[in-house]
Amino acid sequence: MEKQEDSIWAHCSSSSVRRASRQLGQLYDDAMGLSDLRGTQFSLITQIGYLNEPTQKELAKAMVMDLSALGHTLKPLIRDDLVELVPDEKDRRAKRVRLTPGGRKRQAEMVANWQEAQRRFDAVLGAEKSEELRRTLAFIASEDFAKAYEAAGEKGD
Amino acid sequence: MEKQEDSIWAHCSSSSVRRASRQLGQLYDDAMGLSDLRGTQFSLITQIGYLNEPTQKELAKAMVMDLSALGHTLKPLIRDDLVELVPDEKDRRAKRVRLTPGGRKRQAEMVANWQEAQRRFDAVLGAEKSEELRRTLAFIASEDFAKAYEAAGEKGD
DNA sequence: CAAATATAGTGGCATATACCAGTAAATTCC
DNA sequence: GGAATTTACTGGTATATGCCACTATATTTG
Repeated sequence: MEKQEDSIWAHCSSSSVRRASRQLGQLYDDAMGLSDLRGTQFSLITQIGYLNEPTQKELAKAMVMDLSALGHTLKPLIRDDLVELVPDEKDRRAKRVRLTPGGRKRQAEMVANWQEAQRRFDAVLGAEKSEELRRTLAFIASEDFAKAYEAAGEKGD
Repeated sequence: MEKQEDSIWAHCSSSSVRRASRQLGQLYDDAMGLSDLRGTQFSLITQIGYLNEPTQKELAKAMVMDLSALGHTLKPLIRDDLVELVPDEKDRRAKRVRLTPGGRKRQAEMVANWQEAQRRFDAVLGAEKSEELRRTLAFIASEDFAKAYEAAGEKGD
């Protein structure tokens, strides 16, 4: 038993992803420089800018994030006037997430910082491996993966 | 510019890792079953069991985690009597982290749950790719990676 | 040895993220 | 069309995680 559990920590994919996530969180946050914008926040407003005024639901899905978690994460951005919520015209339950002019500006300003961080990352890991890693991670984050994972449990479990 | 930022979200390694991390967090947490132990907590107590009564500092390093973050993360586990802190004999600043008998028991009980989650993960991604992914992520989480990343900025930045 | 510095933790504060229990609005089903 | 159900979001609570300031202890230096 001692022998067996001996390497769980190294064989756990979830753990591995989390460790890497913490490391990269540090590195990319640092790259954001003096700006008080965190890496996650840059990522979020970039996604908001990419989707066209998504509802919170749509944005949460794109971010592979829980809806309520997204709501909480948006709060500081709304408070700092980078993002605003506008009620949807047709569905009065839904609220669309939109960048304010200030938010758009901030996002644009930080692109260079992100690029530098990403450049370094690619330099260290190699462009090929970097690209492949992103592909693999995107698959893991996909609904297809979640479905297949569930299906893999249909039998024994 | 619209064209350029168009795919930042997909080309950001940090973002990719985070999305995958959220997805796996969900999946592995579910696997923990009715137990109120989260995936991260299982991961943590497993690491504690693997290292021999590490100091918080040592444990934080192994987990690629901030020392104070670790301290906070340990609190619920201490409260629930799965873990205890014992002052180091020689260095009175240091506190060693130790599993309680109950903690050891809980960890052992959850190994099967973890294995099932990991089995499914490997089944979906393929054992090869799974193994390679963990290797890559372990590298990213390593100090060598952080050093190389810093070094990659020595020039232009 | 005493002063300066470095190290290990603690506590406070802020963001990140999830679950659950509402609430309100839309959709489905007699 | 009105009741039952589903959907989109909000707010509360809890863990996850980081930074900073501070305390206590160790180590280094003059």
